[in-house]
Amino acid sequence: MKYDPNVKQSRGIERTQRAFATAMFDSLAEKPFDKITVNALCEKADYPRATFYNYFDDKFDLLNFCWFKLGQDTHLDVTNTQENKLTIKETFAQIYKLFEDYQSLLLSIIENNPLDSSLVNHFVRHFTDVIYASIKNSVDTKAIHTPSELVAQHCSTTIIEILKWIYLGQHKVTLEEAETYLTELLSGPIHLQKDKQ
Amino acid sequence: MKYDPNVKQSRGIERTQRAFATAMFDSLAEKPFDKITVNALCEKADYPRATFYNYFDDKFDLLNFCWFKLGQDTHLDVTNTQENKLTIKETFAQIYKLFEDYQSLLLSIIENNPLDSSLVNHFVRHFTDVIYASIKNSVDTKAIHTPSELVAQHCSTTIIEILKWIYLGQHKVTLEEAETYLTELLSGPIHLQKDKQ
DNA sequence: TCCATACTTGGACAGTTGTAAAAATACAAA
DNA sequence: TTTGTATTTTTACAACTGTCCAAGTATGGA
Repeated sequence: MKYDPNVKQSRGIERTQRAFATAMFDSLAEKPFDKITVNALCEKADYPRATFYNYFDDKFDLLNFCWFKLGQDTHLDVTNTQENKLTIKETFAQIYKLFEDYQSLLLSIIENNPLDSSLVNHFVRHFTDVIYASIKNSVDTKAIHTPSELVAQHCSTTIIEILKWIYLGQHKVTLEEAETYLTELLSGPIHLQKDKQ
Repeated sequence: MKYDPNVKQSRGIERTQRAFATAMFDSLAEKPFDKITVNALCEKADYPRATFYNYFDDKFDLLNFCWFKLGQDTHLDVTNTQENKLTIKETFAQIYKLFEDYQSLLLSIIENNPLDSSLVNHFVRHFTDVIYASIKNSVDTKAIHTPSELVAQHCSTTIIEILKWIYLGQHKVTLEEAETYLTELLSGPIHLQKDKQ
């Protein structure tokens, strides 16, 4: 990332970055990510190419910015400080809300970008990282052998997996039902042994 | 994919494809994936560019071929037919062996490609799909509400998550210990509620 | 051996990428 | 208003990408 999105930028810079982000979101609803060129983004945002490279390293860097803004706009607060700990369920609910808020955007993205595309992967990875940062100090591994980082990683990917299923796979369910999935997947019991037939 | 790797190719074609795969593996051990150009691969494999595009759509298509060959070479057999069902544990053991066999290759790849790079993601996605195909008919969801596809997806990502931790994150443990992780992560209990302090 | 067919190769092409260095512009302090 | 600084834009560049076509080369059957 060229510019840290956490530090407040001047109005002009903010506007320019927004213009590129909007161009990206619009483009994603129109065509697959790998058909989107930096040239086309500049065309749409009405800024010269050099300005694009002024703010972003490349298309992916702009994507990072886009996902970050998504979280910022929906007042996502998954920071995990000493004072402000979030449980896994609380984090889940927050991200659920984010996906809920942006479901039409997500839907239009999915139209042009298959679930196993590099774009969806990039998106998923971003929010997995966000969730990981949020819950990493909340996992309790006193009773088990698995390292806590691995458990935290597992919880993050599970949360994303469920939301991917619901919002990207288009199997809409209520938050309560989604929470049931989460409990079942994380607290078992899933049977590892299956009788051969 | 331009050529289906499942159907047996003529000797010459096989040799050419292998040459490109080898060039890719060698390059991955030398530099980050996004610094590897098709030109350089052709240089290394000593074939003209047109030949590359004869067999592969692009760099990523070659990667698919590489991962497939990895599975083929280690006699990975995770096909899941009616007659030949594999349990989750059996599948886990097979993929564990594959990672074990190629640990030096994986290590050299990790040197140049961070865990969150598009390369490692591509790799992970490939084997997640392989595992999913292997176990999708083995999951037992009679006692729970979560849809079986989601459970199967969850099991696949969990298996890969553990192997990623062990072989890409360099936390070497025995198969037995790895299986303990798998049981703990899939059959719980992971505590979702954590007392606030 | 010859021929037809399939595959491989070389060269050319338009479009894209990321970088660099000037030129133009905006901005803030004196 | 002027001046100095920072940012934005223009322009140019070398390299890469993916496609195309025509020429070359194998290969196997008759």
